Amino acid sequence: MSDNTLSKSNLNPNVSVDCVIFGFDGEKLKILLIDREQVMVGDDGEKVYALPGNLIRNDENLDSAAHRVLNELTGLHDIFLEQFGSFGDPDRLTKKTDLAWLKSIRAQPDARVITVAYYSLVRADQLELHASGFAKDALWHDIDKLPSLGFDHDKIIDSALKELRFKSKYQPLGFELLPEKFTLGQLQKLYEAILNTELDKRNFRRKILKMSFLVPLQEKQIGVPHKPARYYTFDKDMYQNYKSNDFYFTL
Amino acid sequence: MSDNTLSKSNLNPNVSVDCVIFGFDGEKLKILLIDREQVMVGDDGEKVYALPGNLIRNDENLDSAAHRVLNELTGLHDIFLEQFGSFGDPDRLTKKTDLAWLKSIRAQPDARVITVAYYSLVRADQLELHASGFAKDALWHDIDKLPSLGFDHDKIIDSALKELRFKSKYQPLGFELLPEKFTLGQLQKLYEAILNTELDKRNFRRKILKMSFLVPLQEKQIGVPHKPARYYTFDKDMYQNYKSNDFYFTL
DNA sequence: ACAAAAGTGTTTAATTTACACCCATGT
DNA sequence: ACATGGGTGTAAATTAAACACTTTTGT
Repeated sequence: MSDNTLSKSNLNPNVSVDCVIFGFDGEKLKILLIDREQVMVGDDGEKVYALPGNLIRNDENLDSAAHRVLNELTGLHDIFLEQFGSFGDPDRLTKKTDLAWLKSIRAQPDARVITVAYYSLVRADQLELHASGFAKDALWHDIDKLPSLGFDHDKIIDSALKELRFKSKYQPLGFELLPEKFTLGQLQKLYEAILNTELDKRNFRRKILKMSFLVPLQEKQIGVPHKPARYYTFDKDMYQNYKSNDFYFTL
Repeated sequence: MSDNTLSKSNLNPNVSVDCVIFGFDGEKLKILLIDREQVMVGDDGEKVYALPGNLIRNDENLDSAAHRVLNELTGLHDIFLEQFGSFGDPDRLTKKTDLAWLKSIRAQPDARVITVAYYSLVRADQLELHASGFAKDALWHDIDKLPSLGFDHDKIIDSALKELRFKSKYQPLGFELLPEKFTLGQLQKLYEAILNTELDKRNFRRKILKMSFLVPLQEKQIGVPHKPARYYTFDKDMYQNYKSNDFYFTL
């Protein structure tokens, strides 16, 4: 904060991070995109959005850079971020509109930049977003109707989605990412949104509850116009244990 | 080749690639390491090895860089390489012996370098190695008795090994990587070496043969002092098909 | 009373596991 | 003849899949 101007010179011109933040609102899977400072309009006149991302600093590691950049652009903090790939085609920053924008914000707008990509999954409806930096706005977009995207961000999102689907089938993903307490119905909806399929309620419950890190709470939903569901939470220690062992599961 | 001197100036000072080449000799899992030009000796007097890796060029993408660098240092070519992670701690190049070595080969030895890591799995006993560039030698090392390593290469190898084990359980990995024809016994030994376990022969065969991309050849082993095994090959098209569908398998 | 999601078991099919002997070849 | 790894089947246990009704609450 205090060395904000100083830090500018400390940016590495060749390495950036980009964050694919998946959001779940209880129903659908979304992605967090930023709207950049100047009006970015593509060849076809459409607005062009981007993933939150920026150059790394020379004195921070990649994970820290991802957290910092995400926070600077969207206000999100303290979320789980996982690196899933790096993208470095020499021409990934060469779209006309992207170049024009880079000229307005970067010391070396023509530099070759490779980007290290991270993803996360959060509650889209419970986190406050505060766009700042060069982000004019930070908004959730439906995953099945994404707008035009700058750079190679469509490719990065494709890749993140593949990773999310793959991991969610073979690891109990989505637990670092859930609110502290949740119902099994919410959990099932989450998996259905990720995998884009419907799951059998009874089979889902049986399988998911076999994982010993899911612990039932006494607390139940209140004020819902149907039988109130029990809340669950998950035991981080048990979960770590589970993760370190080999296992897979099928939903 | 012809623009070798010219290309030097074209190197990006901040981004490198490193290759973790797993080798299988029919028995054990190995890793390919290079021995660098000057004698590299750690604090304890031990020789210090490194993964084949170097800076990328500004005009090539990351995959090409990995193939090029691997070829320049070890002579390997036309192998399957998969990106599995990027490593970028600010202090990853700050060991004394590493710094000394970097000063002898790099224009900007103190530059922050993040590295994009790739892995592969090849036949350790059938490929010719030709060390060149700053590699004095390129040698296979047993995976369970690795020597001292420069930089953060021990961390990179750990990570690669985890990835290899994970992927090999959930995807039919190790097929791009095998010789054109192989016996099921060899395939089983490969999986046993990767997973570091013993597998039941009959169960292994049943499961692996259910994968339609494994095709039996008429050809059999000759000159072996036991019943000659049938050779198999794998159908790349079927395999792609298989990979694009969701699936997992347990050995 | 009704709408809406929670919660709960059983049967059948498919998959996984454990396990032992004969075969073809070179020496 | 013997040593070596190749090749094969089956029974029992486990896991996955399909499927429908009762419960609790708010309106």
